[in-house]
Amino acid sequence: MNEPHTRPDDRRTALAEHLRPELFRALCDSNRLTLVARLATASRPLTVTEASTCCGVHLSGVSRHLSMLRDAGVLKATKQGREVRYELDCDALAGALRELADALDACRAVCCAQTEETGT
Amino acid sequence: MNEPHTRPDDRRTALAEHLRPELFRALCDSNRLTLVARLATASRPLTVTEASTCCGVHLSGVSRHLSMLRDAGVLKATKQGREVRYELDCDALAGALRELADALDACRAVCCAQTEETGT
DNA sequence: AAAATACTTGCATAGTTCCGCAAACATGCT
DNA sequence: AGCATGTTTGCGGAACTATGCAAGTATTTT
Repeated sequence: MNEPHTRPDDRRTALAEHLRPELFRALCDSNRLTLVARLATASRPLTVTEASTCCGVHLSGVSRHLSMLRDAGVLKATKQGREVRYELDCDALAGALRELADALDACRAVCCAQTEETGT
Repeated sequence: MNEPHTRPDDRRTALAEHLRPELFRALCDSNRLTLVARLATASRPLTVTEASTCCGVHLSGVSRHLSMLRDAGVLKATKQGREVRYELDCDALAGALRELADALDACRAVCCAQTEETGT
């Protein structure tokens, strides 16, 4: 059931795959979080102009925020004519968060199973 | 089974409680993530000096990084004599991540259940 | 008490981020 | 083609962040 042969370095590498800085970078700004919350509770994809009404930031700034969130995999964008509709990529985001939580728990499980680690 | 009476604003407020900027702020720096990975794979709490060996940052910077992660609820600190031992607060971090994932899914579930939302 | 050890904090600096504005770009309409 | 609409991008400035160094605090050792 457990895998006592994984070394600390291996586990750290496995965890590091889930600790993507650009995901947290995208989510570390409160205006971007407001946009995420807005899109999460919208019943359909929103245009940049629509999304921009939820935070007191100039449209150009909102455009930058949204594309940053898209690049981080948080949002999906679809171009329809001259509009761009953004929606939350719920599977990707919730999935990434759960995978990270699982990876953290897995580290603990292994750490508790084995006795000690020699210093780095 | 479902709760069709929750309004978008309410759901957004509920989600916003889990979208804590300071958590993501703490996790958005790659050196801090390296420290988190190091602590996650350690079999016991590490001192500031021990932790500082995993990233090429001056001890004083590591001290600041660790206390920032502690303030965000990612790490737990215990003072033992003149040493401070930091360990990952796995329950808190993994729990926060899963709660956020659940809150995101809950938004989607409600959004899909009801037909449309009037513009903000 | 003095010295050593572990950590924290003040300060200056270099780099980064966020922002609004204006211009550019892309698409649709007449 | 010309104009309107929606979005993106270049630019400069203000604010913020990470960092190393040096000085400071707290605790243990001698």
